Amino acid sequence: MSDKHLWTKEREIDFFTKSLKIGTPEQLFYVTKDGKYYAYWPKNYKGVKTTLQSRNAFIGAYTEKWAQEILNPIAKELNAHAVRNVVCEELELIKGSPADVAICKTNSIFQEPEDIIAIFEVKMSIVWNWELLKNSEFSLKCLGDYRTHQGNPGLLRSDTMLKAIGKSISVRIASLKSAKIPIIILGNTPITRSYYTKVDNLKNYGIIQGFWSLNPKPLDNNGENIKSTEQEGFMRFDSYSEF
DNA sequence: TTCTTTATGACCGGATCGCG
DNA sequence: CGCGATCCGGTCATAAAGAA
Repeated sequence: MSDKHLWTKEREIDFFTKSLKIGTPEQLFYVTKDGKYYAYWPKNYKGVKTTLQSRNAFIGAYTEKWAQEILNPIAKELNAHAVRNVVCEELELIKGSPADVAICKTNSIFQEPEDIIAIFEVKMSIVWNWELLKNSEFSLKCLGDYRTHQGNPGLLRSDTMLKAIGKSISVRIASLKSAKIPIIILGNTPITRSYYTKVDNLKNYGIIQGFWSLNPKPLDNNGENIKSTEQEGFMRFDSYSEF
Protein backbone atom coordinates (compact mmCIF):
# COMPACT_ATOMS: atom_id res chain seq x y z
CA MET A 1 0.00 0.00 0.00
CA SER A 2 2.56 2.53 1.04
CA ASP A 3 5.30 0.77 -0.87
CA LYS A 4 4.96 2.75 -4.06
CA HIS A 5 3.51 6.10 -3.19
CA LEU A 6 4.60 8.99 -1.10
CA TRP A 7 2.18 11.31 0.73
CA THR A 8 -0.93 12.09 -1.34
CA LYS A 9 -4.56 12.93 -0.77
CA GLU A 10 -5.29 9.22 -0.74
CA ARG A 11 -3.15 8.88 2.40
CA GLU A 12 -5.29 11.44 4.15
CA ILE A 13 -8.50 9.72 3.06
CA ASP A 14 -7.02 6.50 4.38
CA PHE A 15 -6.13 8.22 7.65
CA PHE A 16 -9.68 9.42 8.19
CA THR A 17 -11.25 6.16 7.04
CA LYS A 18 -9.13 4.10 9.41
CA SER A 19 -9.39 6.56 12.28
CA LEU A 20 -13.18 6.71 12.02
CA LYS A 21 -13.22 3.04 12.90
CA ILE A 22 -11.67 3.70 16.28
CA GLY A 23 -12.69 7.31 16.89
CA THR A 24 -15.77 9.45 16.53
CA PRO A 25 -16.25 12.11 13.83
CA GLU A 26 -16.29 14.70 16.61
CA GLN A 27 -12.80 13.63 17.67
CA LEU A 28 -11.47 14.02 14.15
CA PHE A 29 -13.34 16.99 12.70
CA TYR A 30 -14.56 20.41 13.61
CA VAL A 31 -18.33 20.81 13.59
CA THR A 32 -19.55 24.09 12.13
CA LYS A 33 -22.60 25.87 13.40
CA ASP A 34 -24.61 24.51 10.50
CA GLY A 35 -23.54 20.97 11.22
CA LYS A 36 -20.74 20.43 8.70
CA TYR A 37 -17.69 18.39 9.54
CA TYR A 38 -14.37 20.00 8.56
CA ALA A 39 -10.78 18.91 9.07
CA TYR A 40 -9.68 22.56 9.38
CA TRP A 41 -11.48 25.86 9.69
CA PRO A 42 -11.69 27.35 6.19
CA LYS A 43 -10.02 30.74 5.86
CA ASN A 44 -13.33 32.47 5.26
CA TYR A 45 -15.12 30.80 8.18
CA LYS A 46 -16.70 33.28 10.54
CA GLY A 47 -18.19 32.29 13.81
CA VAL A 48 -17.25 30.68 17.05
CA LYS A 49 -14.32 28.32 16.73
CA THR A 50 -12.70 25.80 18.96
CA THR A 51 -9.27 24.25 18.74
CA LEU A 52 -9.43 20.55 18.10
CA GLN A 53 -6.95 18.58 20.16
CA SER A 54 -8.35 15.10 20.03
CA ARG A 55 -7.03 14.43 16.53
CA ASN A 56 -3.40 15.09 17.41
CA ALA A 57 -2.57 11.68 18.79
CA PHE A 58 -4.31 9.95 15.89
CA ILE A 59 -2.37 11.75 13.19
CA GLY A 60 0.88 11.37 15.09
CA ALA A 61 0.48 7.63 15.38
CA TYR A 62 -0.67 7.22 11.79
CA THR A 63 2.18 9.17 10.22
CA GLU A 64 4.82 7.46 12.32
CA LYS A 65 3.51 4.06 11.36
CA TRP A 66 3.36 5.10 7.72
CA ALA A 67 6.92 6.40 7.88
CA GLN A 68 8.08 3.15 9.38
CA GLU A 69 6.40 1.17 6.58
CA ILE A 70 7.92 3.31 3.87
CA LEU A 71 11.39 3.08 5.39
CA ASN A 72 11.30 -0.63 6.04
CA PRO A 73 12.07 -1.79 2.46
CA ILE A 74 15.04 0.56 2.46
CA ALA A 75 16.18 -0.79 5.79
CA LYS A 76 15.91 -4.32 4.43
CA GLU A 77 18.26 -3.43 1.60
CA LEU A 78 20.76 -2.48 4.26
CA ASN A 79 20.10 -5.72 6.06
CA ALA A 80 18.51 -3.72 8.85
CA HIS A 81 15.12 -2.82 10.33
CA ALA A 82 12.97 0.29 10.52
CA VAL A 83 11.94 0.48 14.16
CA ARG A 84 9.41 2.79 15.79
CA ASN A 85 9.86 4.54 19.12
CA VAL A 86 13.50 3.69 19.58
CA VAL A 87 14.98 4.13 23.03
CA CYS A 88 18.68 4.77 23.44
CA GLU A 89 19.54 6.15 26.85
CA GLU A 90 23.00 7.21 25.82
CA LEU A 91 21.61 9.51 23.15
CA GLU A 92 18.99 10.86 25.53
CA LEU A 93 16.28 9.08 23.54
CA ILE A 94 14.25 7.98 26.50
CA LYS A 95 10.89 6.31 26.80
CA GLY A 96 8.98 9.56 27.01
CA SER A 97 10.82 11.03 24.04
CA PRO A 98 12.10 8.25 21.78
CA ALA A 99 13.20 8.44 18.15
CA ASP A 100 10.03 8.24 16.06
CA VAL A 101 11.62 5.84 13.60
CA ALA A 102 15.20 4.64 13.31
CA ILE A 103 16.97 2.26 11.00
CA CYS A 104 18.72 -0.20 13.26
CA LYS A 105 20.80 -3.31 12.91
CA THR A 106 18.55 -5.20 15.29
CA ASN A 107 14.76 -5.27 15.50
CA SER A 108 14.48 -4.04 19.05
CA ILE A 109 13.11 -0.89 20.62
CA PHE A 110 16.15 -0.66 22.85
CA GLN A 111 19.31 0.19 20.98
CA GLU A 112 22.95 0.94 21.46
CA PRO A 113 24.40 3.87 19.50
CA GLU A 114 26.59 1.52 17.48
CA ASP A 115 23.55 -0.28 16.07
CA ILE A 116 21.62 2.80 14.96
CA ILE A 117 22.18 3.54 11.29
CA ALA A 118 19.91 6.57 10.99
CA ILE A 119 17.37 8.47 13.05
CA PHE A 120 14.13 9.84 11.60
CA GLU A 121 11.91 12.39 13.24
CA VAL A 122 8.40 12.40 11.77
CA LYS A 123 6.64 15.75 11.62
CA MET A 124 3.56 15.33 9.48
CA SER A 125 0.05 16.74 9.52
CA ILE A 126 -3.15 16.64 7.58
CA VAL A 127 -2.24 18.96 4.72
CA TRP A 128 -5.49 19.45 2.82
CA ASN A 129 -8.86 20.45 4.17
CA TRP A 130 -11.60 17.84 4.11
CA GLU A 131 -15.29 17.71 4.66
CA LEU A 132 -16.85 14.57 6.04
CA LEU A 133 -20.10 13.86 4.25
CA LYS A 134 -22.51 11.67 6.09
CA ASN A 135 -24.65 9.97 3.52
CA SER A 136 -25.42 6.30 3.72
CA GLU A 137 -21.70 5.81 4.06
CA PHE A 138 -19.01 8.22 5.11
CA SER A 139 -17.28 9.97 2.30
CA LEU A 140 -14.65 12.66 2.17
CA LYS A 141 -14.62 15.72 -0.02
CA CYS A 142 -11.43 17.68 -0.49
CA LEU A 143 -12.05 21.37 0.11
CA GLY A 144 -8.63 22.67 -0.88
CA ASP A 145 -4.94 22.75 -0.05
CA TYR A 146 -3.37 24.35 3.02
CA ARG A 147 -3.67 27.83 1.57
CA THR A 148 -7.44 27.58 1.93
CA HIS A 149 -7.64 26.78 5.61
CA GLN A 150 -6.50 28.40 8.82
CA GLY A 151 -4.15 25.70 10.00
CA ASN A 152 -0.42 25.69 9.45
CA PRO A 153 0.49 22.07 8.90
CA GLY A 154 3.73 20.27 9.65
CA LEU A 155 7.03 21.90 8.90
CA LEU A 156 5.37 25.18 7.94
CA ARG A 157 4.94 25.84 11.65
CA SER A 158 7.93 27.53 13.14
CA ASP A 159 7.69 25.80 16.46
CA THR A 160 7.59 22.45 14.72
CA MET A 161 10.89 23.41 13.09
CA LEU A 162 12.29 24.56 16.43
CA LYS A 163 11.18 21.35 18.07
CA ALA A 164 12.88 19.27 15.40
CA ILE A 165 16.07 21.30 15.65
CA GLY A 166 16.03 21.20 19.43
CA LYS A 167 15.57 17.49 19.67
CA SER A 168 18.29 16.85 17.11
CA ILE A 169 20.74 19.03 19.02
CA SER A 170 19.76 17.21 22.20
CA VAL A 171 20.83 13.95 20.58
CA ARG A 172 24.02 15.49 19.19
CA ILE A 173 25.15 16.87 22.52
CA ALA A 174 24.04 13.90 24.59
CA SER A 175 27.00 11.79 23.48
CA LEU A 176 29.86 11.83 21.05
CA LYS A 177 28.60 8.51 19.81
CA SER A 178 25.78 10.27 17.98
CA ALA A 179 28.28 11.99 15.72
CA LYS A 180 28.15 9.38 12.99
CA ILE A 181 24.38 8.87 13.03
CA PRO A 182 22.44 10.83 10.40
CA ILE A 183 19.31 12.59 11.62
CA ILE A 184 16.55 13.20 9.07
CA ILE A 185 13.33 15.13 9.61
CA LEU A 186 10.46 13.66 7.58
CA GLY A 187 7.59 15.99 6.74
CA ASN A 188 4.77 16.30 4.26
CA THR A 189 4.86 20.04 3.65
CA PRO A 190 7.39 22.56 2.37
CA ILE A 191 9.26 24.79 4.80
CA THR A 192 8.99 28.55 5.12
CA ARG A 193 11.53 30.81 3.46
CA SER A 194 12.91 31.92 6.78
CA TYR A 195 14.35 28.45 7.30
CA TYR A 196 16.04 27.98 3.91
CA THR A 197 19.51 29.04 4.99
CA LYS A 198 19.06 27.55 8.43
CA VAL A 199 18.42 24.03 7.15
CA ASP A 200 21.40 24.31 4.82
CA ASN A 201 23.58 25.44 7.70
CA LEU A 202 22.29 22.65 9.91
CA LYS A 203 23.31 20.23 7.19
CA ASN A 204 26.73 21.80 6.69
CA TYR A 205 27.39 21.82 10.41
CA GLY A 206 26.49 18.16 10.56
CA ILE A 207 23.59 18.56 12.95
CA ILE A 208 20.63 17.57 10.77
CA GLN A 209 21.30 15.83 7.49
CA GLY A 210 18.01 16.80 5.91
CA PHE A 211 14.47 18.05 6.14
CA TRP A 212 12.69 15.84 3.63
CA SER A 213 9.14 16.34 2.42
CA LEU A 214 7.49 13.20 1.16
CA ASN A 215 4.59 15.12 -0.38
CA PRO A 216 5.19 15.52 -4.13
CA LYS A 217 2.27 17.88 -4.72
CA PRO A 218 1.32 19.76 -1.56
CA LEU A 219 -0.50 22.44 -3.55
CA ASP A 220 -3.43 22.09 -5.95
CA ASN A 221 -3.48 23.58 -9.45
CA ASN A 222 0.29 23.14 -9.84
CA GLY A 223 1.00 25.72 -7.18
CA GLU A 224 4.62 26.75 -6.88
CA ASN A 225 6.47 25.03 -4.08
CA ILE A 226 10.12 24.52 -3.34
CA LYS A 227 11.91 21.42 -4.63
CA SER A 228 15.05 21.89 -2.58
CA THR A 229 17.16 24.51 -0.93
CA GLU A 230 20.51 25.48 -2.41
CA GLN A 231 22.57 23.05 -0.33
CA GLU A 232 19.77 20.50 -0.18
CA GLY A 233 19.12 20.89 3.51
CA PHE A 234 15.49 20.71 2.45
CA MET A 235 14.37 18.37 -0.30
CA ARG A 236 11.01 17.43 -1.75
CA PHE A 237 10.75 13.91 -3.09
CA ASP A 238 8.46 13.29 -6.04
CA SER A 239 8.49 9.51 -6.21
CA TYR A 240 9.33 6.54 -4.10
CA SER A 241 12.28 5.61 -6.30
CA GLU A 242 13.74 9.07 -5.91
CA PHE A 243 13.33 8.73 -2.17
C1' DT B 1 1.39 -1.60 50.22
C1' DT B 2 -2.44 0.15 47.17
C1' DC B 3 -5.35 3.60 45.41
C1' DT B 4 -5.96 8.44 44.10
C1' DT B 5 -4.34 12.90 42.78
C1' DT B 6 -1.18 15.90 40.71
C1' DA B 7 2.51 16.97 37.51
C1' DT B 8 4.86 16.73 33.23
C1' DG B 9 5.52 16.54 28.46
C1' DA B 10 4.26 15.18 23.60
C1' DC B 11 0.98 15.64 20.12
C1' DC B 12 -0.61 19.49 16.67
C1' DG B 13 -3.66 23.64 15.62
C1' DG B 14 -5.85 28.21 16.62
C1' DA B 15 -5.02 33.00 18.63
C1' DT B 16 -2.30 36.83 18.98
C1' DC B 17 1.20 40.08 18.06
C1' DG B 18 4.63 42.53 15.38
C1' DC B 19 6.46 43.72 11.09
C1' DG B 20 6.68 44.61 6.19
C1' DC C 1 -3.63 42.78 4.92
C1' DG C 2 -0.61 38.81 5.01
C1' DC C 3 2.99 36.35 6.87
C1' DG C 4 5.85 34.36 10.34
C1' DA C 5 7.10 33.79 15.20
C1' DT C 6 5.48 32.91 19.48
C1' DC C 7 2.24 31.61 22.74
C1' DC C 8 -1.64 29.04 24.50
C1' DG C 9 -4.38 24.97 25.09
C1' DG C 10 -7.35 20.14 24.98
C1' DT C 11 -6.27 15.40 25.26
C1' DC C 12 -3.70 11.57 26.41
C1' DA C 13 -0.02 8.69 28.55
C1' DT C 14 3.10 8.15 32.11
C1' DA C 15 5.12 8.86 36.39
C1' DA C 16 5.74 10.94 40.69
C1' DA C 17 3.65 12.31 44.90
C1' DG C 18 0.23 12.02 48.33
C1' DA C 19 -3.45 9.65 50.95
C1' DA C 20 -5.43 5.77 53.12
